[in-house]
Amino acid sequence: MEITRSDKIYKHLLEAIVSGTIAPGSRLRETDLAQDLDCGRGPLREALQRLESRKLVKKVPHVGAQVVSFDIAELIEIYQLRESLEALACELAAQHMTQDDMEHLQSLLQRHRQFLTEHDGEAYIDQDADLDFHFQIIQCSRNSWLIQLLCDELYHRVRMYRFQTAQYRSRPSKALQEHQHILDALVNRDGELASMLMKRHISAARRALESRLTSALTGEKV
Amino acid sequence: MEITRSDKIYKHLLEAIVSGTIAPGSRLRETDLAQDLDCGRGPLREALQRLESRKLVKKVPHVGAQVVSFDIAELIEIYQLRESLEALACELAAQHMTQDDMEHLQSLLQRHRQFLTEHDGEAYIDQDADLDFHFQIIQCSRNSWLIQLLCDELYHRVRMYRFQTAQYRSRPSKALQEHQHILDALVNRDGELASMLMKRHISAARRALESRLTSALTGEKV
DNA sequence: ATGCGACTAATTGTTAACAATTTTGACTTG
DNA sequence: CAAGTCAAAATTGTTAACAATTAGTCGCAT
Repeated sequence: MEITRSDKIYKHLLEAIVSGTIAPGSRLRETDLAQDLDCGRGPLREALQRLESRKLVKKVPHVGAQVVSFDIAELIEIYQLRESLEALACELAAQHMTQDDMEHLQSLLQRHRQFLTEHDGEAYIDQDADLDFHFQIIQCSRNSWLIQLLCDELYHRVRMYRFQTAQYRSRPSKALQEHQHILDALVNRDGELASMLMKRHISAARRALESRLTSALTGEKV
Repeated sequence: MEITRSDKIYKHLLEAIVSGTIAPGSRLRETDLAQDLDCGRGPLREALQRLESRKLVKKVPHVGAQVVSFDIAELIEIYQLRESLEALACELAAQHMTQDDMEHLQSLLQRHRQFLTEHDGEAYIDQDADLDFHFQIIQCSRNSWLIQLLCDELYHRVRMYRFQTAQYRSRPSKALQEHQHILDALVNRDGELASMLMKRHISAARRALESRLTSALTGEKV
């Protein structure tokens, strides 16, 4: 249960924006929204400000707020950050991980493996699974700033992109393999290796985005 | 000139908190503060929320807001992030830097060098100089998320720490040397080297903090 | 004396009215 | 007919009153 009205509205709008229920580029008029959500403009403004700090909404003083429109170039910037930060997360996780953490991650991958063999080809769920795995490792870093940054500020933006482009990884089994290798390294407390593998794992996704960007620029059909 | 009242208050409180004019741990009562700053509680609450998102203020629903109190363990977390992120900034800067950027940085270091020979020992200004250098390189990365993260979210927290501990680097000439080496690598567009040097540069500061933390834990006099 | 509970005061959360600013559109003018 | 200007409408920024929640205090029973 949510404590404040502002909190409730924030979560509602967050989901609506990330999932695309509210289209990118939409203008958000305070009066209208407040009526729809059945609240005053005060809590709504606070929610909008929080969304702005997550870069899901852009506000211009005296003009208004609108949902950000999507931009692959910016997503590449985010992936550059993820490369560095999740590599760091791996190094720290290798140091701080408990036995419980390891077992939890192992069973997570086991479930993913099972799902893949049962529903061969259905990649949709796999995207959430992918994020779950990254999420858990980040938690193991025990660095609260790192955790907040990746899981709270960058995360939603990545999810938004996935909803909008419906761009799901072509070969989920490949990703699962890479995840398993990363976890193996972590279990051996080999932070250096885990970090390198994670960097490559994300780097591959980033390069895929970059090729999409250049082919878009040359007008080629994706 | 500021556009909105909320903006003005935010900047005012930001400086007051970072500089220590408002002591760490202080409770921030909305009614009192609003009267002092001659404004209503609405804009004040928006300013407090922005400060909270920068982790300079902690809010608890229905209880209130207070200035964060300082914690070396958390600062070490921030330095871990800086190590990764500023290394990344160097790699990107090596790619995107213009001739103008290089000249600007060279003249910046030239001024620092001159200041050091003229005011041998005065380390105070050098701290700002240090941050200036890092700041400029980050700008050259051309990654807007990276820039905002380092220059807007982490930066103030680092400044706050410096004000509060009055902990200035023992040998500014050493730092200047390291800065020059980083810049040399960047001028040669050797991103790998620049990145490594930057990582070491920050890592040294982080380790100094860590030894301070352990000696504090063992009750040793610093 | 101490622990529990209701009551009061203080403080934050919320709303609705008011002020300031921007945008829109009609009207004028070259 | 196009461009510029001014007024009105729409929208955001701000304030002040009201509601809800929490913290502190006093009294009471054990």
